[in-house]
Amino acid sequence: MTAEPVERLRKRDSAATRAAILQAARRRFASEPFEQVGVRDVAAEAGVDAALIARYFGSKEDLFHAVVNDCPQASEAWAGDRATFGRRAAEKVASKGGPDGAFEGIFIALRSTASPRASEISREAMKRHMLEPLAQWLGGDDAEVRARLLLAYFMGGVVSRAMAPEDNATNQAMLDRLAEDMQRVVDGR
Amino acid sequence: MTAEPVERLRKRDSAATRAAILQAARRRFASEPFEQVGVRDVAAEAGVDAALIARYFGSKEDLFHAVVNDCPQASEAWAGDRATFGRRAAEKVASKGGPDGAFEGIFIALRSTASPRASEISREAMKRHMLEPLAQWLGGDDAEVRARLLLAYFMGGVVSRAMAPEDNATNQAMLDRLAEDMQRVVDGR
DNA sequence: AGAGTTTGTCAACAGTTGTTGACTTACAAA
DNA sequence: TTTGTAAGTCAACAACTGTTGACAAACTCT
Repeated sequence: MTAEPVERLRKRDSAATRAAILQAARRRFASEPFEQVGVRDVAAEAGVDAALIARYFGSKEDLFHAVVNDCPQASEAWAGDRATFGRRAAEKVASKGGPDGAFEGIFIALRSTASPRASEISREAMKRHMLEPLAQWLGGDDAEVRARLLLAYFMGGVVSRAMAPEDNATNQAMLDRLAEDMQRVVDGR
Repeated sequence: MTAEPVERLRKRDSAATRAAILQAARRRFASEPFEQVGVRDVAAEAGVDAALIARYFGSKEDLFHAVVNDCPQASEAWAGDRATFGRRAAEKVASKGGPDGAFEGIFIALRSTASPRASEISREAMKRHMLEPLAQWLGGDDAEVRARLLLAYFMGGVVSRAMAPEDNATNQAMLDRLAEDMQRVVDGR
């Protein structure tokens, strides 16, 4: 058998490759800690050579920076009816934050807390793209405090979910109370 | 200078070295994800050769198992006045869970969520040594749900703290509300 | 068509990882 | 003192990490 030349999935397109890397990296960083994500894994998931990551983004740290600062519609995560925010957020927790993007930044921030370098980067992005818009959406005097609290409860729910993955009545009951408490924070009660 | 034979800190004492390894590993696993903790780091912190870890505990995974299942007084963490539980827990969150041991298990569970192998191990230990005793301490019908919720809020607070390490008024206000909500869960309101 | 630039490929680097096995030292029983 | 075993040391292993630079292929302009 002669070595047939590999037919490329994507035609030569730097923008598309860059985007593919970015998307794959986003998924990886959302499900594993920063240091645990290998550039080869990201490259494989993007269908791309590992060296291209260095070419397009510089270092792995720079890639992480690009990922957390590329959130097209992060502020749309909590958009919608104020009265149903608690329930909607709890459902996001229940679904373990599927592939739909806006809440993905929260998972990335959650995973990167252990790494000094990554948490420094994601902290600022989190502040700019999540906390501040959320606080503005909430409104009121202690909006900043309530935004922090909402995120804390959300992340706590996510971690608790990850630690008890079964779908039983206890889990559902906890999510209901979580929704209730988050709604109270939104309402400013 | 002649190479003076290294004078050992500890006399030959397998029990003591085992304990030293266990303690060092506990600290490491509480501050870094499972895969990120190196056996050489643990050994260095314990003042011990890395090969001894393999000898005494088998694999790194076995060491982790030994760590999370060796919690002498885990259930004393929430012992004390029921009426002040919320405030005491919030103070633990504020102090970023210092070296005092009982809450350390929570940090370990928090860090290990990303690793499939480690989270499986810590999940069961968490259940046996934290959730169930806490639920029993709480009492009442939905004790299990409230225990899960308390742990979720606690961990959420810890993560939120890690993401905004400054000690400012916003932080304190958030911890106050956290204490308030946790106390409500304890009181069963 | 030819030159020049962009895009992708490949192999190698130095460093780290968990784990193993052979080795020397220290201690206790005889 | 000799002997047997427990405790500790050391070097090496294969596999993996992020990053680099040389190279080949494909596209764009003249």
